[in-house]
Amino acid sequence: MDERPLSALSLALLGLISMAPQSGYDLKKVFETTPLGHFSGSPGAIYPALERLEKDGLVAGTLERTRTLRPRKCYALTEVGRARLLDTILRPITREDVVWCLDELALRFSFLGHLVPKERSITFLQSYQVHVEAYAQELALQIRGIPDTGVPHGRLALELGREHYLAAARWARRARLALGDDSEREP
Amino acid sequence: MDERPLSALSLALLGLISMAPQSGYDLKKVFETTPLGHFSGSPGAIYPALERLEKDGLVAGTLERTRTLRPRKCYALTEVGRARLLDTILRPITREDVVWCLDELALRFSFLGHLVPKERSITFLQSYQVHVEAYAQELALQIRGIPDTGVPHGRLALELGREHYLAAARWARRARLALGDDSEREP
DNA sequence: AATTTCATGTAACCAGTTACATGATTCA
DNA sequence: TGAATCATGTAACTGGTTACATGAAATT
Repeated sequence: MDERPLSALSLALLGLISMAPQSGYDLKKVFETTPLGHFSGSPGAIYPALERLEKDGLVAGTLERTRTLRPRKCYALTEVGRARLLDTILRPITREDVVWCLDELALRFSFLGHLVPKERSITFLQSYQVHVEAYAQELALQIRGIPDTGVPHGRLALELGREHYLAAARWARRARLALGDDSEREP
Repeated sequence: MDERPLSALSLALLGLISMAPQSGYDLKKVFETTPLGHFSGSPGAIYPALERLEKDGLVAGTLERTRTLRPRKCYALTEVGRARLLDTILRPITREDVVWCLDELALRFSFLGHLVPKERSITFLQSYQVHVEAYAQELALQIRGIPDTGVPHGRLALELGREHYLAAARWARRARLALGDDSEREP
């Protein structure tokens, strides 16, 4: 019902659940042992987030081991949840995504694989590459505009940002090839 | 008095004020027009943050244009503030910094220039490079450990992360050279 | 005269954080 | 027997978010 946007953590939870139904504890372990933990995995974040997802109908929890004191609650994706997940992941990439939530784009990509056919992943990467290159260009202009005082640190920091985006663009090209994209190898 | 750690926003504010005393509005404009805005700059964040900094004695605000309805409050760094800023920026780089707050490290670097002599910036970059390379190596091991299912997206996402850190390492080497570091050009 | 800019802030909200609590089960 | 692990959660707090409000001064 509620159309509040998914936080990065909620998106990660939803994506993981879409791969296999699991409990909060299972999810917590994933966050603790993989770089997905970048989107944080304290119990005080995960359990409330799961409750929100359930309240919004994106996820359905079924109790196992009832009648014990510590039953396990296994969450599975609902149809609404799957639709919402796809919608969030496949939503057109914007400049804002690239500037503010680059890592969320990586998160979105990593769940694409088992949700949509390969061609769709490739178009995602194409769009990703275009936007990332465009922003690198923006940064290049900003860098050029900095006057040359004796202290280069500010400019250097900006250059680090630019390198970051350039690396992302190179990665996107390679990832496209890895997925079998054979359109124009030298764009 | 209070030794709560500085948030990224507070650090950015403190750093900017260390470059020149300025008002909340001035600071807001900087966030709006430069990539520093990455650390967010809504008035609802800046003004309370400035109040906290003042309450903690890191910054001192002096009212200008009193007797008008909208006086301007110009913040300057105190001695305590300068000490705290240096302490925060020069604190040894840890693996946690690299994993969780890589962009804060860039922020710290960008303020180094006008606070410490060049040699200190170079040792900062050396440490940065070492830690960043180490984590890239960690990621490489994780990547190697992923079994080859038919869906390469997860592995590719990890590789993006690794590329990110490798780019940071390359940048650090170049930045060192730009600052005149002539120790071992091929580490 | 109307709009933009200067300049500061508040209020309601939200999603995180740390730290703690509970207690069964499995393993050394 | 004692420790680690399974498994779920709560409570107090924090630092952000958006959106709104105010009103003078400068610009068009």
